[in-house]
Parts: sequence; C-alpha cells; structure tokens
Amino acid sequence: MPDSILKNIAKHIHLSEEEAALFSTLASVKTLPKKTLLLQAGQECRHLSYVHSGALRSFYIDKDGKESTIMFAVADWWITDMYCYLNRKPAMTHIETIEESMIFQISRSNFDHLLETIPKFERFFRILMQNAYTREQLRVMENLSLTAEERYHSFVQKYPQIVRQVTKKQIASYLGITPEFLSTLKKPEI
Amino acid sequence: MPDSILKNIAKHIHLSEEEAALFSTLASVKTLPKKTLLLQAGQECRHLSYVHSGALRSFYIDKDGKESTIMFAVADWWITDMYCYLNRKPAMTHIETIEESMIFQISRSNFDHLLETIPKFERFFRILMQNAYTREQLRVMENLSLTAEERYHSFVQKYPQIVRQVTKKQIASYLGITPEFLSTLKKPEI
DNA sequence: CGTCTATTTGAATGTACTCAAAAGCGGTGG
DNA sequence: CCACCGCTTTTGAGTACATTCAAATAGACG
Repeated sequence: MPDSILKNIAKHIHLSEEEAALFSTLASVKTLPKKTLLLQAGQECRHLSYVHSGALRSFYIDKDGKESTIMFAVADWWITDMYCYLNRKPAMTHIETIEESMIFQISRSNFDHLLETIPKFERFFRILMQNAYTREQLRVMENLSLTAEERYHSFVQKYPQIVRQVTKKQIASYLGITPEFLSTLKKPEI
Repeated sequence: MPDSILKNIAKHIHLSEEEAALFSTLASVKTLPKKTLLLQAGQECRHLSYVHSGALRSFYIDKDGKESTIMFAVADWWITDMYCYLNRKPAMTHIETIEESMIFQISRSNFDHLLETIPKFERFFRILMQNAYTREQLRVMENLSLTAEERYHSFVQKYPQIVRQVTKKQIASYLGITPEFLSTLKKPEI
C-alpha cells in the first residue's frame, strides 16, 4: 500500500504507528481501467475515495440528459457523492474514471468506525470539509460574478494539472457552458 | 444569554454543564440595527456569527461594482467569510444585517481555544462544514443544470422563511440574475 | 407628505445556445 | 503500420434567453 494517502492525512493530523496501521486496515485499494463507472445515480453511495493516481470526475445528468461536471479528482484528491455518502441516500451523481486510476476507498461503516476509534479524524475531516466548502463557495462566487471566459481562465490557472488530464468538453460541462462556446473563447496563457 | 445557540450545538454533540458554561464565556452577544455592516471586504474577518434572530447576508462586489449575494443567514444559521476567517486572510465579502438582528460571535482565537479544550467541537464543526459543503455543491449543481426560473422556484421552496425576510433584488443577486429579469418570471405557488 | 429604494414594464442589445458540418485525434483491428 | 471509426474540437449561421437602459409605479421610512 503506497503511503500517499497517509501523507495526505499527515498534512493535518499526526497518526501514531498503530493508528496508521489501523487506518490501513479500514481502507481498500483498487485499480480501475479508464472509463469505469464507480458510482451510478440512484445507487447507494458506499465509498469515499482518495485518488492515488489517475483522474476521476463526478457528474449530474439532468432531466434533458445534459451532463454537468460537479468535480474532478486527480492525484491527492478525495471524491464521493458527499451528501448521499453521509446521509445514506441514493446517489444523485455518477462518478467515473477519466483514465486508469488507483484509488483507496473507505466504506461508510469504516468511516464511522474511524471517527469513533481515532477521534483525531474528526479534525481531519473537519479540515477536509472546510476546504471543500470554501472551494465550492468560491466557485459559486465566480459563477455569479465572472463571464464564461474569465471563469475558464481562472480554472486553467487554478487547476493546470486537471487541464492536462481531462477533455475540453468536460471542462465546458464543469464551467456550465457548451463545448462549442468554449472553443470560441480566447485561449489563456498557461 | 438565550440558549438558542446551545440548542443548535446540542443537535450534533452533547455538552456537559461545565462545557456549556465555558462555551458561553467564549461567545459574545450583539444586537445590531438594520443595515449594519458587520464585515467589510479587505478587513480581517475576526468573527464567526450565529444568528439568534433577524437576518444577515454576505455579498461580493466585483470589479464593475456588481453585488452577488453569497449567502443569507436567518435565525439558527451561522455566517462568516469562512475562507478568510479560517486562514486569517483579508475578507473577500461584505456581511450586513438585513433587519435588526441578535447574534452570537466567536472570535478566531476563541475558536481555536474551543477546539483545543473541548475536542467534541471538532465533530460539531465537521458536521457544520459538511452540511455547508453539500449545500453549496447542490447550489452549484442547480446553477449548472436549471434555468433561472427553476432556480427561483427551487429557492422559494427550499427557503420560504428567507423569502419572507429579504427583498427580491437580494434574491436575484443570489440567483445570479437581474431584478428586472426576476420580475418577469412566473411567480411560484408558495 | 416627500424622498429614496424596490419593483415592474418595455424596447433594444448581447451573450451564449442550438444545429449542422468539417477537421482533428486517438484507439483498434486487419 | 496504416486505415478506419468514433469521439472531440472547431467554425459558422441563426436563435433564444437574459441583459442594459429608461421610465413608470409601488412601498417603506422619516
């Protein structure tokens, strides 16, 4: 088991050897080929996933069949349908691999167990949720105040690595514009 | 000191008498008239506020002077410029009272102190952040997949209380549309 | 009552969309 | 290794949704 995920955790809390060992027993590794559907809307969302390598995205399909990308997750990111994972509701989103990916998964029951046995994880997930919240809030702010072109440039600047790993069509669906329109926009200097 | 805030906390964690008493010493009460500016963009964001009564909003003013409402906070909601509060950065948003309001405030240093002395608060804020995150993510999803009219109806259905306390102009700036356009939309049945 | 802001209405405009089609690119099989 | 297939990206014409600007009306507050 690569220790990328332990390093990710160590950014915010310190785990003893035993705690790290316990944690390792609660997470499982998976290697998934490109274009694998990890979660389907309507299903129970059983796993919180940490991306060791590769790239995934979560997306919503609306009543007209239009896809909206909710988030991308590349190396060192966490991804799940958080609302449905935490509240044991049927998933609203789909999650798929964009390329071959190696991930670590924590089931919902192991998540609860983790919080009970190692309360420090409350702090870890508090910080994780806090960062996710402020990131989403900034996204809302940009959606409200920037033009499509400005949002595109901001995305490229903020997430250059993601830009390398996903298609323009996927970026368009993240920004809330059509691929045709994205292609008319001035290309940003990277 | 009214115990609305202690009840809010009790929704997620149990505090002993002593812990509740300690908490009370770390929060301060304020009563603010209508249209009071609580936080100004550029200033340090020193406080996390819980709304006992009244209504507040946070908003961003972009380079063209356009206001975008980031969030409303009515009774039993928490509000601050979270990113700037947590990272001690200058505020990006303004926060003002919409009507006379009574709030409880926790300073950034008392926040840290609280987490250290009563670790249960890590859990409380984890849940608070988690709810805020999933709420923002749903908002992003709706912004991407719904028309302006659908978003308006969804807002009215989700937050009927907020609709009663704020102006249509403020709702328009939350939805990312102009007041003129909001006024042409079909009124939802409440 | 008078002033200030919010709300509504309408005309002209613009941003981003749809639809169609061509060009580019990557993966697969012969 | 290269030709074909499917998907992505680009380009363009016509359209629609939402904006800006202007002005009238309605409401709130001192």
